[in-house]
This record gives sequence, C-alpha cells and structure tokens, in this order.
Amino acid sequence: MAAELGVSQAPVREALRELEALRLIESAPNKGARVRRLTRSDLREVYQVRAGLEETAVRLGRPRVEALRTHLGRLHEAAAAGALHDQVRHGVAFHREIVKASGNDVLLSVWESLGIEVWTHLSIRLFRMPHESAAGHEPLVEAFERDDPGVGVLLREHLLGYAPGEPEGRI
Amino acid sequence: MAAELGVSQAPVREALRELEALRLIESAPNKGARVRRLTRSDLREVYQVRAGLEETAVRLGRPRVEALRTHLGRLHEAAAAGALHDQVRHGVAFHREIVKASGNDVLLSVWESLGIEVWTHLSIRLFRMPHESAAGHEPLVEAFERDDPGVGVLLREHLLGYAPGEPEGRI
DNA sequence: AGACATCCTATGATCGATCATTAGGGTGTT
DNA sequence: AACACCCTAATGATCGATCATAGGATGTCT
Repeated sequence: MAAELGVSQAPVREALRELEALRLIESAPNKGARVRRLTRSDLREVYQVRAGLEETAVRLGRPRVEALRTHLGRLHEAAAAGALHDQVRHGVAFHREIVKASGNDVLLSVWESLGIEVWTHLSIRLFRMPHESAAGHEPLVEAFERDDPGVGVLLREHLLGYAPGEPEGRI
Repeated sequence: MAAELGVSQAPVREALRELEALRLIESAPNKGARVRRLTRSDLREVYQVRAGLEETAVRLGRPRVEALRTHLGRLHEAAAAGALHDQVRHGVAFHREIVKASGNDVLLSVWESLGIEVWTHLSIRLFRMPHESAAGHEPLVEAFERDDPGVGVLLREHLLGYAPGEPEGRI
C-alpha cells in the first residue's frame, strides 16, 4: 500500500491504526488488514455503548440548555437547506455538548474515540437509517430545561431509536 | 529518549502513544510529553466511566455465575496468599467477564481501553485505596444468581465505592 | 527597561531500508 | 490420498536519517 500511494510505511501504519480503532478495518497478525464487513449488528453495538456513555454523562452533570438550543438551531438550518453533512455535524455537536457537560474528560475522550460522526454517516448511507431529526431532539431539550430526572433514560431511548433493529442484514 | 534507551524513535513513539491513551502522560504539540500529575479526580473519572460501562454491560447480557465464581475463587486464593498483584488480576478478570458477557465487542474493547488493571494498581499504590476485596463481590454474585433486576445499580455502586471521594489530594 | 524581529533547537512526521517472524503454498514421503 | 516438512514471501517492527514547523532564546532597537 505504501508503494502504491507513493509514501513510506510509517504514515500507512498510522492510518491503519486509526481505522482499526474505529473498527472500520480488522487486522490479523501477519495476515494484513482488511476492510470489515459492516453489519447492522456492528452499528447497534456502537449505539448501545454510545447510549450508555451519554446516560452516564447526564448522571454526572447537566448541559446548559442554551448551548443545546444553539446546536439545535444549526441543525434546523441544515435540515432546511438539505445539507445532510451539516445535519450530521450539528447533531453530533449537540450530543457532544451533553457529554462535555459531564465534566468528565475521560468520558469525553472515550465518547470521541467511538467516532460517532463516521458511524452516523455509515448508518445513513449503508443502512438507510433515518438521520437524527431536529424535531426528535426537542423533547430532550425540554427535559433538560425542566431538569427532568428521567432525562437519562429518555436520552438513552432517543439514541437506541436510531440504532438498527434486530434483522441481521449485511451490506 | 530514543538515544538514551539505545533504540530508534519509532518504538518510543509507539510507547508514548500507548501511555497517552492510558492518560499516564500528556503531550503538548511541539513541546514534548510529560508524565501527568495524577489526582484523585483523574482516578474518579476513570471509575465513573467504568461504572457506567459495566452497568451498560449487565443491561445487555448477564454473565454465567459459574464463571464469576471461578474468578472469585482465584481472588480468594490470592488474598489468602497475600498476593496483591494476583488479587488485582483476578479482580479485573471478574469484571471483564461481566463486560464480555454483554456480547457487545465494542463495549468490551472500550472497557479494555481504559486500562483498568493499571488504574487499579495506581489507586492502591498512590492513594492507598482499599483494593477490591473478595468479600465485596459476594453480594454481586448473589444478585446475578437470582437474576436481580437491580444488579446494574448494585454493580455501579460497588465500583464507585472503590473510587476516591471528594478531597482533592495530589500525590 | 520594554517591545520586537531573528535565530536556534527540539519536536513530530516522514522517509527508505533491514530484520525476525509466520502464514500459506509447495514438495516429498508414507 | 493423507500427512509432515520445508521454503518462500508478506507482514510487522525497528532502524537511522532527513525535513518542516513551532517555541523559546537571543539580540537589537526605541
């Protein structure tokens, strides 16, 4: 691959590590790396972990509703403009704000290591999952607004709602 | 450092990346890497995330009680022999079994990326935290045995019990 | 003395090459 | 035909070196 790309092995090595961390490739020792055969199950696993992390986040600290509304506004704008990429970006920013508000840096870095933005794109493009709508976030913001103790569960269910269901399809 | 150790930069680079992933060092761009000044707060953050992950795990799947008892037995033996290192090892294995039983590979790899074993040692050696006793795990196993719906909360509280409290001490 | 431009050095990334290990194919034997 | 052994080739890690960049130190000017 290094020869093919006209670069040395070092950067290829780094790139493969990153892709493996995102679980987009899998590598067997002395057998090289291959792109993974992504299944709905892979996607569901990521969403389950993500849901757990974000539920943990709201247990540790609540985000500023104001900040959430800012992201939600951008999400609305992007949706109106039909800018899918921006929708994803602002949707992710919305949830990142929640995790960041936990005040737990370890939690934030673990959440980021999941590569949420990439997986969101994959869920939309590969499995035609509905992308996170601006409307779907409204109940969440309201729950944060009234400091609802059940916001953690609400958040988890919100997220799992975007995860693929049981049927085990392959690409 | 490479010159000092008589090796090339590549392995040093790799090692520093791993240490940074474990949050044992911090590196600023173009300023190099330094060992982090570990605080009780760092440790608490790791435990909070860990607790959340393991609670998520038991929501997804329950471990075989038999396997847990095996690890617990080894933990007992190590405690009787005063083998601290083995106590930690089997204690970690006990909890890893729980995470593994979730059937979620992403969850397992995220959990492993926390470097629980290292942090457990650090909590004991740096902050004199009590190490996970064999006795403390008994209620957990019993809860799994009777398939207690509250085992998730019990597990979380069990873990947070080993996390450092508020007083912000430095080493 | 303080503000500012310039130089120096450490860092970080990349390069091209070598070396040990091992998977998988090929050969030979029973 | 089944099996054990060997051997090639690819992988992965390491090496020693170069290059661009950024931070800090130095020196100059006001």
